[in-house]
Amino acid sequence: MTVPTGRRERKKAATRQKIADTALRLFLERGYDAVGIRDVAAEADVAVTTLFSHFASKEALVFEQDDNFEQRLTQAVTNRAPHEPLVPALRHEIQAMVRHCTAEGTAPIYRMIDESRALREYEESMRLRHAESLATALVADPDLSQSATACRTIARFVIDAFSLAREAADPQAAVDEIFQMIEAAWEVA
Amino acid sequence: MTVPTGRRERKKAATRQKIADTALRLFLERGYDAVGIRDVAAEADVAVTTLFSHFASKEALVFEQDDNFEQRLTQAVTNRAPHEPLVPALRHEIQAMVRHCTAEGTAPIYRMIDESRALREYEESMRLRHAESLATALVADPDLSQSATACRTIARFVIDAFSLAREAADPQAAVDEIFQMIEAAWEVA
DNA sequence: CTCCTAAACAATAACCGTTAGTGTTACGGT
DNA sequence: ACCGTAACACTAACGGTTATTGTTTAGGAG
Repeated sequence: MTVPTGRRERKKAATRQKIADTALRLFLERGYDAVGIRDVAAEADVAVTTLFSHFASKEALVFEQDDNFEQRLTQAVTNRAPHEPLVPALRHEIQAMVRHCTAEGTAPIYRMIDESRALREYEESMRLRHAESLATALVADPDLSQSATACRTIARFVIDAFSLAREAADPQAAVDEIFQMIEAAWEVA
Repeated sequence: MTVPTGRRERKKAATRQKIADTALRLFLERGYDAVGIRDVAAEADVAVTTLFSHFASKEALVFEQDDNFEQRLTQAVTNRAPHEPLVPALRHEIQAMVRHCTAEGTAPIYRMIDESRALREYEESMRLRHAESLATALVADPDLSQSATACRTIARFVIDAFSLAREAADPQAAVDEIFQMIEAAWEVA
């Protein structure tokens, strides 16, 4: 039975990409709230229903690739060398993610996110999902002997670190400061 | 200039209360997502626009009184006796809040919240606001000599404690466990 | 090569939360 | 008794999202 490989997939991916590119362009040009779904669909030359078959919501158009943030965090846990301490590994990954958000090309996108209430809220509920999957990875790690509650707590704290650092004047320094606190919390758990 | 006191205010409060009561009743009867704003307005015998002049959104109908959660947290900071340690005071307040959510009368409401995605997200963004105002209170406290980043971080952690404890099997025990971690984090800051 | 299935896409219309625009009522201060 | 205004109503719309009902087209089977 049919593992579809070939032109079909390419066309689908192309349509998806065209929608995402068009949306991001319009959003940056005119502002997120000033652009309607019908505008995006028209400009990308697809039907509104097609757009929603590729993206679950208007906000999802903006966070197209950020799904791998989730993978990167869990991989920072699972791909860690034996006996490599957990918290520094997570700190390193969060540092990289913060750097990415403030980098040249990505900065305008995150400025736009900060300006729209809907996008800020969507991002925050994304982070909650990330925290949950990170918590799952922590609970599953045999090297760690902490309680499930402690694992979930640390996962939240790590996500908080990202969120708070992004708002701070000096994001890199904020990550270091917050992770000192996380380290202490982890050790008593 | 008019400090309006009297029948006008009473009527307004009555209308507001009637809307809130009707909404909560319908939500619990038929489920939050199955009840439309137009249903609530019709049943409460008010116009849709009137409903929205009392409540900012459909979700706000459910969290009618939870605004005082915000005050209770900041007051736990500001009304604390001189030299009374911060973290235990916050722990005590969070314990009380968790107990309230799992109490007899309130439990069905929180079950409903957990079942609706829209309500969960709304609650979480409420918590974010609470965290911010708690952070402001911490920064303003002259007894505390921590950095602004540390204050904001602890505020988030405290809100996380509430959120995580509510999901835990034994909420009271979870609060205690998480606050041990918060205590450690606070001390290194 | 042809035919069939299923996936991708389209067009229309609707649903639902929310808001703007435009009155109407009735309370409260003068 | 009168006026300003706060509370409320009604209609209609807007914008995100979904259901419905096709239509096209790629890819595998014969």
